[in-house]
Amino acid sequence: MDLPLDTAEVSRLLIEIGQRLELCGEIPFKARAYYTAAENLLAHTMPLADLVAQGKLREVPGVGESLMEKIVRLHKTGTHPTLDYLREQMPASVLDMLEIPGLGPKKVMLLHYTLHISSVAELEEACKAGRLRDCKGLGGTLQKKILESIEFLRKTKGLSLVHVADERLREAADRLAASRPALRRIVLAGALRRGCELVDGLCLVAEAPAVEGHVAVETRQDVRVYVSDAQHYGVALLHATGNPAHLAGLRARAASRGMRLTEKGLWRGDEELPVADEQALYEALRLPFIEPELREGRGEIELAAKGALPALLCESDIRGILHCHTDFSDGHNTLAEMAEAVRTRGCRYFGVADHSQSAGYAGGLKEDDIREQHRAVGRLNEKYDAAAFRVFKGIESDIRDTGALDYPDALLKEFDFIVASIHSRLNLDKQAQTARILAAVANPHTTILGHISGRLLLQREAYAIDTEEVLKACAKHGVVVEINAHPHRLDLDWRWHARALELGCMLGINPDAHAVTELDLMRWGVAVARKGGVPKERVLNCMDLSAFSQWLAARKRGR
DNA sequence: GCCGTTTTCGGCCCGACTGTTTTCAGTCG
Repeated sequence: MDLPLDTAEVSRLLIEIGQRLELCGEIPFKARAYYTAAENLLAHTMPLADLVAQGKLREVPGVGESLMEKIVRLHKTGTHPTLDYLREQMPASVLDMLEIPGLGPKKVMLLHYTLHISSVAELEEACKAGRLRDCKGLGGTLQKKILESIEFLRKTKGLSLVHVADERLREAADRLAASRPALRRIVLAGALRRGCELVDGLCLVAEAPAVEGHVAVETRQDVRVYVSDAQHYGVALLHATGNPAHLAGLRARAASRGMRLTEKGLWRGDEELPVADEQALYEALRLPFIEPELREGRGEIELAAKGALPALLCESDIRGILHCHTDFSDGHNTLAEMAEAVRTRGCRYFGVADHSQSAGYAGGLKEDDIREQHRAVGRLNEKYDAAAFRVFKGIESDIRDTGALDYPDALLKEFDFIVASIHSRLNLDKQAQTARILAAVANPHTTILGHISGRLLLQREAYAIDTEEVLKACAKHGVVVEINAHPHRLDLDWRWHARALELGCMLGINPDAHAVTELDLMRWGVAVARKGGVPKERVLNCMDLSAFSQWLAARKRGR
């Protein structure tokens, strides 16, 4: 670990201290102070190094004298006596058990101190042997649930969320560039380049002046690095990007045209064809360039051969950002800060959508809060040139288990748009959950259906719904289907995008940002939308300001 | 451990669900 530690690294250590405190029986509030500080550091726009250098740490909410001292020491030295002491109390493998849903600090303590279980592997063994029932407070149902969760963890082992993979690969690319100045064209490849929602292998490609055997594969820590000479760069990048099914399709196409494609190059008989980049390679196969996001072996080669590849949107097509939270509910920044940050990112409109009243845990807005926020939006809009930038009044309204939105109609009318989302009762059966969402979609006040499946990548499976029926209903009622861009969600899943388009749905890419820094998560939503073959014409927030205003107005008239 | 005072202590997001209880603690969103 390189010193000094950055914001993300120190935040991780603060969370570790918090978890260890809880597992040592400390009061939960003390642990929460560490979690809050970690969260606020991450949400802060200023990097930790600057906060420390300028003595501004105390200005971060939740950082007092004691935490300031710990953060500075962690930043500078990579550890702290408190952390060292806590680490002596129990092995890190005990903390892994906290990852299992249903296991909090209290139950993990019980498992560790009473049943002497110190790791997920030991826990699995104990569950299979039925040993949890020996312990008062634990039972057979929990045992079954734990085994299911361990299976889920096993299935997702080795996968990373995109923003995590991106950060690690960028750091690896920087280290590579610094250690070998002769390298050129260093590119992040693999599943990350394909815009996948989860990344399996970390992979880089680079060009070197000369490489023995033309392409060499090196492994540096957990990153595979393909190094090729200039003549083989296209083939190296293609193979490092994948996926295997796409590559198999290309090899078959090469074979059908009297060529041979391998990891080492492209041949016609004994003659090797130069492929300095991917463009040249696809050209040699008489194909238009296939964007990396489409390379999944799902018929893209056939589409390319027919000249029927979809025109993909790109980040610069985004004109506005909707579904963001502010400090009116559980966001970290003010309405004005969020709006201004959206504007400085080149967008023309911002739609606030804080949590609604039934999301008490997230500080959901009561009627008075809504009135206050609407006045604030009004004042803000007076400040901006109406033709250049506008703030729209939205809300992320919880869908109750009845399918109703959680404000009366008279109040719902006051909003410019409404994102309807499920945050509770995730375990209804498929029929009931589908009926619940269908009711919300049929509600004339609903503008956008938020994170349709409720999945949390690497954490929680989607709830049971009939996606086809829900998409049909969205198309019928003109409800926009959200592509939630947050790396934990990326929901609607890209595998459904083509079907949603086919059914006539409009899509919307929303960051679900809880801080200014999270506005940049939009890129991951764009990546999966590209992967799903979504054109900009079908994305709500690719509309320019006037078209969007008119669309909202028409939608409101239709209520 | 932080924070805001009813300002140096006392409260800290809070309601619902779940499982293991037999009236509630732990966990989650």
